[in-house]
Amino acid sequence: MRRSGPVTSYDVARRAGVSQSAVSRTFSPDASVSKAMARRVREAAEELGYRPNRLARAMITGRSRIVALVVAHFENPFYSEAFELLALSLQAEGYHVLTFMAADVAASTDAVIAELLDYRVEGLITASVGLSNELTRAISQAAIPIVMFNRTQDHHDICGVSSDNVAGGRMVAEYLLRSGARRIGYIAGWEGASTQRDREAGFLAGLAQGGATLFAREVGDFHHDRAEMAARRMFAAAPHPDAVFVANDHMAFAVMDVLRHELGLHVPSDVSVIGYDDVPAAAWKSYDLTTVRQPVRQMVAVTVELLLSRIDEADAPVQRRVLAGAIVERGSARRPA
Amino acid sequence: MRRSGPVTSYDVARRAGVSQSAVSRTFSPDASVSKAMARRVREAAEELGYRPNRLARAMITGRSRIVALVVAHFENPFYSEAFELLALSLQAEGYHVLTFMAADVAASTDAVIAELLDYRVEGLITASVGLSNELTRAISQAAIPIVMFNRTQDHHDICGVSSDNVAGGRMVAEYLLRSGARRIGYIAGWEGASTQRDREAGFLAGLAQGGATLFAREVGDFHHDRAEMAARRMFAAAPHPDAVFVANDHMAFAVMDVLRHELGLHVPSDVSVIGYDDVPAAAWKSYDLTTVRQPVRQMVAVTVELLLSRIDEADAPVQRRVLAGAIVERGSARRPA
DNA sequence: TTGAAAGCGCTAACAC
DNA sequence: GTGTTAGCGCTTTCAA
Repeated sequence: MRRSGPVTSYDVARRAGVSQSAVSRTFSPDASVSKAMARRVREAAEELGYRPNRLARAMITGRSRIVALVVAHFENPFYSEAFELLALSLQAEGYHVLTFMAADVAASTDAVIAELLDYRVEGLITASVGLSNELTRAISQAAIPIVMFNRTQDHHDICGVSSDNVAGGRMVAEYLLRSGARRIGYIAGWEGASTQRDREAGFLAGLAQGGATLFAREVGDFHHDRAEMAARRMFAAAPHPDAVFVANDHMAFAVMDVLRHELGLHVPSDVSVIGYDDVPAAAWKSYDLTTVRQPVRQMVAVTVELLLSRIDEADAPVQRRVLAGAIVERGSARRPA
Repeated sequence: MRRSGPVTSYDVARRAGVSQSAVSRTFSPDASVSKAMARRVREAAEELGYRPNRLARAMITGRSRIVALVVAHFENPFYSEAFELLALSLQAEGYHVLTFMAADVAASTDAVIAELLDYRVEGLITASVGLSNELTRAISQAAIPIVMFNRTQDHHDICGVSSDNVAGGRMVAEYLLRSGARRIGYIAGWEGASTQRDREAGFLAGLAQGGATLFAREVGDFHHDRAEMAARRMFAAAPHPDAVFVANDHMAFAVMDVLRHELGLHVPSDVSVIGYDDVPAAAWKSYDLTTVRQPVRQMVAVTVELLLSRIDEADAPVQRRVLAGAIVERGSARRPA
């Protein structure tokens, strides 16, 4: 029905009997065209089914309206929710998300970032992955705005948004102590992650401050199956812990299942369990998990705000924003008197 | 440390003392350059930190190496897993995924698709959204390859990949009947979805074939909270169903929680529950959900295969591939003798 | 306000 | 095998 090949601004121009630049102006947000001209052009465009080519536009303006998102995986629903929210807000601002999956290892992240620069993305968000130092340099040299979501890095020239994991860990320690826990265990996430380190550091500090020490520790790598194994190891010997802080909700579910369904223990009467994130499933009655809420929506909003401000003006200040979290009391942990 | 602005092939050419086209050839997979030339160019490129601009390349070749993915949301982990797998396999093939979030309503999908065409994506995958007829036309007119993931459409000129939802529904009916269920309920998903319609159709056919009829039906819209409400309504009056087929796992969890924790019923002794999808959480001991497995990995593989084949040759056949699912027997439903 | 002309960074003929 | 040239579809001076 239509000649083959995409419709160009020239086709529209010819049909409308105007110059090609008139067409361009009509579709450029802030260019001046008379009302009459705009109408003629839009009509012709409509008839031909014309839409401006964003790639061509990007070549001129240097603005691709593409933001890259590097993420390791969606096993943890905290990240799939964040992703959805991120994509949605960016879309509302006229950007779109180009996704790059990276394994946990820094090497693969490096390769992925190199690729992503080829697309001339305007900004970069990383979630659940760390950046090598080399990469950090490469990126800041490429002068592409970047913000790390839910991670922090020693490099102070990179924006980051997270919740206060140290404070969160400390709150859990205090909560557990006040509830009368005596033998307290910790199931760690992947030790390369700043979230893991911060949560543990805060937790240990909180215990110390309360005059307590850690009774047991295992590593679950933020992974369901490994968390199960960690729980089995931790509860193999008697006496077992009477409370466990698990570095995120996703692992906490695995731990609870082991305690209840393999070991026949009761939560929270035998063992208190506290998680981190407050993913939707934490509120489900089967788990009813006491946890530390990360303010995802806020974190996403700040991430987008930071990224866009740095895209708009290259010398916008590098910020690391740390938002407050809070304990959500539910039924998986004994409550303080 | 470097002059501002991105490094172009001209910069590399100048530094290497060769022509710009030599640079282009060096970075084009199947172009002929002497070994010596390639080395010189690569060295210069390395020193300058040059990488070819994919946008510029796309303008010439018409190949952006971008595939658009339209998705409504990730509430259901089946989709976040599929997304991850899709992004991963596409990435392995040299493509990347540009994400477009669409609400369930067709109108918003339409707007989103218009936008996505502007990026000159090479292909389009839709997941968990339906397409209006207008849109379907617009897309096939734009001649952009599209495949619908986990959805089917009446239009026979669009590729689709799904599992056999009709057969799946039928299997559940037979399973329940053989297990001795007498009062069988169904909690439906969003009624605009082909998955919902097919599962229900198969289920009803299976019941009919076994000489049974539906005892109760409610709608949960594939949504956690609405599934809870559906379950409450369904079990408000006595006698209540002794078995429920829930249109997907995500809702089945909500239903089980209501049955056990609000109504004090036992699963499966009081009520058998069967879901659909076999998401990872279905295997968790708290739910231990009997369900119909959708072969996600296979579905993804076929989706990518279909899409790429249509990208490579415009007249590759339009296919609708329906993969087999299978019941995964776990503990949430009474087992047939 | 409008049109003509010059590129954005690259690939793809085309000569050499 | 290598360099030269002409665009890809658009935005953006620059004149008119």
